[in-house]
Amino acid sequence: MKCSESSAGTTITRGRPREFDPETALAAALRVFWTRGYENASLAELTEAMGITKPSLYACFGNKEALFRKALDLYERDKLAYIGTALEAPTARGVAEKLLRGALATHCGTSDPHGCLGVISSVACTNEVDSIRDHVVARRASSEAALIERFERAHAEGDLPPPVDPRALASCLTTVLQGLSVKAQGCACPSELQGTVDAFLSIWPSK
Amino acid sequence: MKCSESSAGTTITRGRPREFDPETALAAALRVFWTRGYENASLAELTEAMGITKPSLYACFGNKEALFRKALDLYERDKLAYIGTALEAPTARGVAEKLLRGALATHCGTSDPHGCLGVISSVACTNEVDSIRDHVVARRASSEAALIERFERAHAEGDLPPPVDPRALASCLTTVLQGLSVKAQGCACPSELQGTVDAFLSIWPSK
DNA sequence: GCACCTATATACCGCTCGGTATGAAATGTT
DNA sequence: AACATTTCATACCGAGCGGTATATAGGTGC
Repeated sequence: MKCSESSAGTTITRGRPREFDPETALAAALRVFWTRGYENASLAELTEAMGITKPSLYACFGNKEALFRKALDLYERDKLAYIGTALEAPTARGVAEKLLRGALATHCGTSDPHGCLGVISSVACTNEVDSIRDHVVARRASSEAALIERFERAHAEGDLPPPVDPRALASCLTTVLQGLSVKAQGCACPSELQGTVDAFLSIWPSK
Repeated sequence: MKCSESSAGTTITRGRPREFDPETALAAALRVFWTRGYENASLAELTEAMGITKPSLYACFGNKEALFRKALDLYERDKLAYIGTALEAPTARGVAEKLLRGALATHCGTSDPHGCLGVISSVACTNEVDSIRDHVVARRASSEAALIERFERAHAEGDLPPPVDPRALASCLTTVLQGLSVKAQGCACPSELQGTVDAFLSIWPSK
């Protein structure tokens, strides 16, 4: 019944038991969406990667869009956890540095696909009416809002030089983060992006 | 006769004359690719926007991929002309400013689609073997190489503070430019991006 | 007028897409 | 053993994709 439990307790099982683990299947689906984008990820690719058939996918996850949203949840929970901890850094500079280093590790690593799932999905989904795109853009906006709030606090605490608009500075940082995603997806050279991040941090306003 | 002449002289015409202007048709195709990306732009959309039929398209432009490459040529010639002039600015800061302002005008304007065609195409084309993606990424690399060269010259001229690596600084700038493309495509608020660009220029190293 | 050449319009091709109908297999319940 | 319930495997659906075959229309050269 709709993907059922992932939490501890074993649910009452009636009828033929499921032969796959929804969590690992979802993780496999995430990888496909991450490498191919929402629209380019076909059901054939997804089901093959997940090791299940189409009817199983639909019975467990609803449809392609619902599957994507669940994969996006998993992505934010597992892969973007560094954002939450970065925002807790004591200084604005520390926040920026943790965000940049975290993005580098997450989007340029060796084990996961390159680039940011959110950027890939929002840029690639260009349908006139596209709830996927709106969904992703909305999540990004709320994430940026948290960063703005953090920088406004830093501004109030005298942690940022007064002439700088904290809102614009936050936007500047997220712009770099999204640009890094584009670059990570294009060239597979993490060392170069390391230098890029270092350069950006070297011009970042301190105190 | 493969799209034939666009230059002045009227070519020798034998057989039924073409009923459309290849240049304006190509401009229409460019708009479609720009708003939808290469893969999402269907032949139905393209032919409707161009005002021609599929056989006419294939006779004049070859196929979808060839059409895209010609549209990309037109794009770089008409829409990215600001890059060439920006590189001629007397200072590194001037180069950066002209690139950022030019990108803002081009990718956030009211008359053209938002975002950068190159970014949209490279991010959205995720096929295992994708010559479109490689093509776009290669063009971007050559463009970035020119910027690096320009900044190395600026560095030699003492136009950049010595501790900064001109290569990394160039990469930093192009990262922001690509990030701006992502943002321009997502939110339709040029005023906010204006502030973003201002913020970036305010932290840009001077002398 | 006629042959020749090229662009047009229409209909079609094989293929893949997201999604589903159907029947068999595997469990718990009685 | 018989049934209810749920999952699995296969085959299938209509629609849209990029691309093309065919026949007709519209010109020039003779």
